[in-house]
Amino acid sequence: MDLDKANAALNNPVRRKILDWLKDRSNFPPALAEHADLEGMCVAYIQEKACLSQSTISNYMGLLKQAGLVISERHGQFTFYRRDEDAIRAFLSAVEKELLKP
Amino acid sequence: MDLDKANAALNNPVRRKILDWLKDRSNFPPALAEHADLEGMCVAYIQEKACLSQSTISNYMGLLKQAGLVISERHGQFTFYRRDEDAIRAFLSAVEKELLKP
DNA sequence: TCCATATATCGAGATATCTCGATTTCTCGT
DNA sequence: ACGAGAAATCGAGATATCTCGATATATGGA
Repeated sequence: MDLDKANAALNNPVRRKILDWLKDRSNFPPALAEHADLEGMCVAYIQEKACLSQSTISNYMGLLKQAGLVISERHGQFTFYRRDEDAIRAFLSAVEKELLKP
Repeated sequence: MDLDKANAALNNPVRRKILDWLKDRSNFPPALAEHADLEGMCVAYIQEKACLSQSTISNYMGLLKQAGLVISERHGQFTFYRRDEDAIRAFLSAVEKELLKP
Protein backbone atom coordinates (compact mmCIF):
# COMPACT_ATOMS: atom_id res chain seq x y z
CA MET A 1 0.00 0.00 0.00
CA ASP A 2 1.50 3.28 -1.16
CA LEU A 3 0.18 6.03 1.10
CA ASP A 4 0.61 8.88 -1.36
CA LYS A 5 -0.82 6.96 -4.29
CA ALA A 6 -3.67 5.70 -2.13
CA ASN A 7 -4.44 9.24 -1.06
CA ALA A 8 -4.47 10.37 -4.68
CA ALA A 9 -6.50 7.40 -5.86
CA LEU A 10 -9.12 8.03 -3.19
CA ASN A 11 -9.36 11.70 -4.03
CA ASN A 12 -12.03 11.00 -6.62
CA PRO A 13 -15.66 10.26 -5.88
CA VAL A 14 -16.09 7.59 -8.55
CA ARG A 15 -13.05 5.64 -7.44
CA ARG A 16 -14.26 5.81 -3.85
CA LYS A 17 -17.65 4.59 -5.03
CA ILE A 18 -16.06 1.70 -6.91
CA LEU A 19 -14.26 0.65 -3.76
CA ASP A 20 -17.61 0.83 -2.02
CA TRP A 21 -19.40 -1.22 -4.67
CA LEU A 22 -16.70 -3.86 -4.46
CA LYS A 23 -17.68 -4.55 -0.88
CA ASP A 24 -20.64 -6.55 -2.09
CA ARG A 25 -21.04 -8.51 -5.27
CA SER A 26 -24.79 -7.86 -5.23
CA ASN A 27 -24.01 -4.34 -6.40
CA PHE A 28 -23.35 -5.84 -9.83
CA PRO A 29 -25.19 -8.06 -12.30
CA PRO A 30 -24.97 -11.78 -11.58
CA ALA A 31 -21.69 -13.45 -12.51
CA LEU A 32 -21.43 -15.68 -15.54
CA ALA A 33 -21.75 -19.36 -14.64
CA GLU A 34 -18.06 -20.01 -15.34
CA HIS A 35 -17.08 -17.16 -13.01
CA ALA A 36 -19.39 -18.10 -10.17
CA ASP A 37 -16.60 -19.15 -7.82
CA LEU A 38 -14.18 -16.32 -8.59
CA GLU A 39 -13.62 -13.37 -6.34
CA GLY A 40 -13.76 -9.82 -7.63
CA MET A 41 -15.47 -8.04 -10.45
CA CYS A 42 -14.62 -7.62 -14.12
CA VAL A 43 -13.98 -4.22 -15.66
CA ALA A 44 -17.04 -4.33 -17.89
CA TYR A 45 -19.45 -4.62 -14.97
CA ILE A 46 -17.74 -1.83 -13.06
CA GLN A 47 -17.80 0.29 -16.18
CA GLU A 48 -21.50 -0.23 -16.70
CA LYS A 49 -22.23 0.72 -13.11
CA ALA A 50 -20.03 3.81 -13.19
CA CYS A 51 -21.32 5.06 -16.55
CA LEU A 52 -17.86 5.99 -17.75
CA SER A 53 -15.85 4.79 -20.72
CA GLN A 54 -13.98 1.50 -20.74
CA SER A 55 -10.63 3.24 -20.91
CA THR A 56 -11.45 5.49 -17.98
CA ILE A 57 -12.45 2.57 -15.78
CA SER A 58 -9.42 0.56 -16.82
CA ASN A 59 -7.32 3.56 -15.89
CA TYR A 60 -9.13 3.97 -12.56
CA MET A 61 -8.65 0.33 -11.67
CA GLY A 62 -4.99 0.67 -12.58
CA LEU A 63 -4.66 3.61 -10.18
CA LEU A 64 -6.40 1.73 -7.39
CA LYS A 65 -4.15 -1.23 -8.06
CA GLN A 66 -0.96 0.84 -8.10
CA ALA A 67 -2.12 2.39 -4.85
CA GLY A 68 -2.36 -1.14 -3.52
CA LEU A 69 -6.00 -0.85 -2.57
CA VAL A 70 -7.24 -3.56 -4.94
CA ILE A 71 -5.91 -6.86 -6.18
CA SER A 72 -6.31 -7.97 -9.78
CA GLU A 73 -6.43 -11.44 -11.12
CA ARG A 74 -6.75 -12.42 -14.72
CA HIS A 75 -8.97 -15.32 -15.72
CA GLY A 76 -9.04 -15.82 -19.43
CA GLN A 77 -9.96 -12.60 -21.16
CA PHE A 78 -11.30 -11.12 -17.95
CA THR A 79 -9.49 -9.21 -15.25
CA PHE A 80 -11.15 -9.44 -11.87
CA TYR A 81 -10.58 -6.71 -9.35
CA ARG A 82 -11.29 -7.06 -5.66
CA ARG A 83 -10.62 -5.00 -2.57
CA ASP A 84 -7.45 -5.66 -0.61
CA GLU A 85 -9.00 -5.48 2.83
CA ASP A 86 -5.66 -5.68 4.62
CA ALA A 87 -4.23 -2.83 2.58
CA ILE A 88 -7.33 -0.73 3.13
CA ARG A 89 -7.04 -1.26 6.87
CA ALA A 90 -3.34 -0.41 6.67
CA PHE A 91 -4.17 2.77 4.79
CA LEU A 92 -6.69 3.79 7.43
CA SER A 93 -4.20 3.12 10.20
CA ALA A 94 -1.55 5.14 8.43
CA VAL A 95 -3.87 8.09 7.86
CA GLU A 96 -5.00 7.93 11.46
CA LYS A 97 -1.45 7.80 12.70
CA GLU A 98 -0.51 10.75 10.52
CA LEU A 99 -3.50 12.91 11.43
CA LEU A 100 -4.20 12.13 15.04
CA LYS A 101 -2.33 13.89 17.78
CA PRO A 102 -0.12 11.40 19.67
CA MET B 1 -16.10 19.30 8.32
CA ASP B 2 -16.69 18.90 4.60
CA LEU B 3 -15.61 15.40 3.61
CA ASP B 4 -14.88 16.15 -0.04
CA LYS B 5 -13.03 19.36 0.70
CA ALA B 6 -11.12 17.67 3.51
CA ASN B 7 -10.13 14.88 1.17
CA ALA B 8 -8.92 17.40 -1.39
CA ALA B 9 -7.13 19.53 1.18
CA LEU B 10 -5.30 16.50 2.53
CA ASN B 11 -4.25 15.37 -0.92
CA ASN B 12 -1.13 17.47 -0.72
CA PRO B 13 1.98 16.59 1.23
CA VAL B 14 2.72 20.11 2.44
CA ARG B 15 -0.79 20.66 3.76
CA ARG B 16 -0.61 17.32 5.55
CA LYS B 17 2.74 18.36 6.99
CA ILE B 18 1.30 21.66 8.20
CA LEU B 19 -1.46 19.79 10.01
CA ASP B 20 1.27 17.67 11.52
CA TRP B 21 3.37 20.65 12.60
CA LEU B 22 0.35 22.23 14.21
CA LYS B 23 0.17 19.35 16.65
CA ASP B 24 2.98 20.88 18.63
CA ARG B 25 3.97 24.50 19.01
CA SER B 26 7.59 23.50 19.49
CA ASN B 27 7.74 22.86 15.74
CA PHE B 28 7.85 26.64 15.31
CA PRO B 29 9.94 29.52 16.62
CA PRO B 30 8.96 30.78 20.05
CA ALA B 31 5.85 32.96 20.19
CA LEU B 32 6.11 36.70 20.68
CA ALA B 33 5.59 37.70 24.31
CA GLU B 34 2.18 39.24 23.58
CA HIS B 35 1.05 36.02 21.90
CA ALA B 36 2.27 33.67 24.58
CA ASP B 37 -1.19 32.67 25.76
CA LEU B 38 -2.83 32.33 22.33
CA GLU B 39 -3.54 29.04 20.65
CA GLY B 40 -2.50 28.35 17.10
CA MET B 41 0.21 29.57 14.78
CA CYS B 42 0.49 32.61 12.57
CA VAL B 43 0.84 32.37 8.80
CA ALA B 44 4.35 33.79 8.71
CA TYR B 45 5.79 31.04 10.92
CA ILE B 46 4.06 28.34 8.92
CA GLN B 47 5.33 29.92 5.73
CA GLU B 48 8.90 30.01 6.97
CA LYS B 49 8.73 26.35 7.95
CA ALA B 50 7.15 25.26 4.66
CA CYS B 51 9.51 27.28 2.45
CA LEU B 52 6.71 28.41 0.16
CA SER B 53 5.46 31.88 -0.67
CA GLN B 54 3.20 33.84 1.62
CA SER B 55 0.31 33.70 -0.84
CA THR B 56 0.63 29.96 -1.23
CA ILE B 57 0.50 29.36 2.50
CA SER B 58 -2.38 31.76 2.94
CA ASN B 59 -4.18 29.84 0.22
CA TYR B 60 -3.33 26.49 1.85
CA MET B 61 -4.60 27.62 5.22
CA GLY B 62 -7.76 28.85 3.54
CA LEU B 63 -8.29 25.40 1.99
CA LEU B 64 -7.72 23.66 5.32
CA LYS B 65 -10.13 26.10 6.94
CA GLN B 66 -12.80 25.62 4.27
CA ALA B 67 -12.38 21.91 4.71
CA GLY B 68 -13.09 22.48 8.38
CA LEU B 69 -9.83 20.92 9.55
CA VAL B 70 -8.43 24.07 11.15
CA ILE B 71 -9.87 26.99 13.05
CA SER B 72 -8.64 30.53 12.51
CA GLU B 73 -8.69 33.39 14.91
CA ARG B 74 -7.51 36.89 14.28
CA HIS B 75 -5.59 38.76 16.92
CA GLY B 76 -4.53 42.15 15.73
CA GLN B 77 -2.67 41.86 12.46
CA PHE B 78 -2.11 38.18 12.95
CA THR B 79 -4.29 35.26 12.02
CA PHE B 80 -3.70 32.22 14.17
CA TYR B 81 -4.54 28.82 12.80
CA ARG B 82 -4.96 25.74 14.93
CA ARG B 83 -6.14 22.19 14.36
CA ASP B 84 -9.79 21.39 14.92
CA GLU B 85 -9.25 18.10 16.72
CA ASP B 86 -12.94 17.23 16.77
CA ALA B 87 -13.28 17.81 13.05
CA ILE B 88 -10.16 15.77 12.35
CA ARG B 89 -11.57 12.89 14.37
CA ALA B 90 -14.88 13.26 12.54
CA PHE B 91 -13.05 13.13 9.23
CA LEU B 92 -11.23 9.96 10.20
CA SER B 93 -14.47 8.34 11.33
CA ALA B 94 -16.17 9.29 8.09
CA VAL B 95 -13.34 7.92 5.96
CA GLU B 96 -13.27 4.74 7.99
CA LYS B 97 -16.99 4.31 7.67
CA GLU B 98 -16.80 4.87 3.93
CA LEU B 99 -13.87 2.55 3.32
CA LEU B 100 -14.32 -0.26 5.77
CA LYS B 101 -16.55 -3.17 4.96
CA PRO B 102 -19.58 -3.19 7.28
C1' DT C 1 -3.94 60.60 9.44
C1' DC C 2 -0.01 58.08 7.65
C1' DC C 3 3.06 54.24 7.73
C1' DA C 4 4.55 49.62 8.53
C1' DT C 5 3.39 44.88 9.06
C1' DA C 6 0.42 40.66 8.51
C1' DT C 7 -2.69 38.42 5.79
C1' DA C 8 -5.88 37.81 1.88
C1' DT C 9 -6.99 38.07 -2.82
C1' DC C 10 -6.02 38.41 -7.82
C1' DG C 11 -4.14 36.98 -12.31
C1' DA C 12 -1.29 33.96 -14.69
C1' DG C 13 1.82 30.31 -16.29
C1' DA C 14 3.24 25.54 -15.34
C1' DT C 15 1.87 21.09 -14.26
C1' DA C 16 -1.44 17.40 -13.20
C1' DT C 17 -5.86 15.10 -13.51
C1' DC C 18 -9.98 13.76 -16.01
C1' DT C 19 -12.07 11.59 -19.64
C1' DC C 20 -12.69 10.30 -24.07
C1' DG C 21 -12.20 7.63 -28.64
C1' DA C 22 -8.86 5.01 -31.18
C1' DT C 23 -5.59 1.56 -31.17
C1' DT C 24 -3.01 -2.28 -29.26
C1' DT C 25 -2.43 -6.40 -26.62
C1' DC C 26 -3.99 -10.54 -24.68
C1' DT C 27 -6.66 -14.73 -24.61
C1' DC C 28 -9.93 -17.95 -26.01
C1' DG C 29 -12.44 -20.71 -29.64
C1' DT C 30 -12.67 -22.32 -34.20
C1' DA D 1 -3.42 -19.21 -37.97
C1' DC D 2 -7.56 -16.32 -37.54
C1' DG D 3 -11.50 -13.72 -35.60
C1' DA D 4 -13.96 -12.05 -31.58
C1' DG D 5 -14.26 -10.19 -27.13
C1' DA D 6 -12.02 -8.09 -22.83
C1' DA D 7 -8.84 -5.11 -21.04
C1' DA D 8 -4.76 -2.04 -21.41
C1' DT D 9 -2.41 1.63 -23.50
C1' DC D 10 -1.99 5.85 -26.32
C1' DG D 11 -2.84 10.70 -27.63
C1' DA D 12 -5.37 14.67 -26.88
C1' DG D 13 -8.51 18.32 -25.33
C1' DA D 14 -10.86 20.12 -21.19
C1' DT D 15 -10.58 21.20 -16.55
C1' DA D 16 -8.33 21.60 -12.00
C1' DT D 17 -4.43 22.29 -8.99
C1' DC D 18 -0.06 24.41 -7.83
C1' DT D 19 2.58 28.22 -7.04
C1' DC D 20 4.19 32.55 -7.77
C1' DG D 21 4.59 37.83 -7.70
C1' DA D 22 1.79 41.81 -7.49
C1' DT D 23 -1.82 44.11 -5.38
C1' DA D 24 -5.50 44.91 -1.98
C1' DT D 25 -7.23 44.89 2.71
C1' DA D 26 -6.98 45.13 7.66
C1' DT D 27 -4.86 46.50 11.94
C1' DG D 28 -1.96 48.77 15.31
C1' DG D 29 1.28 52.40 16.36
C1' DA D 30 3.43 57.12 15.71
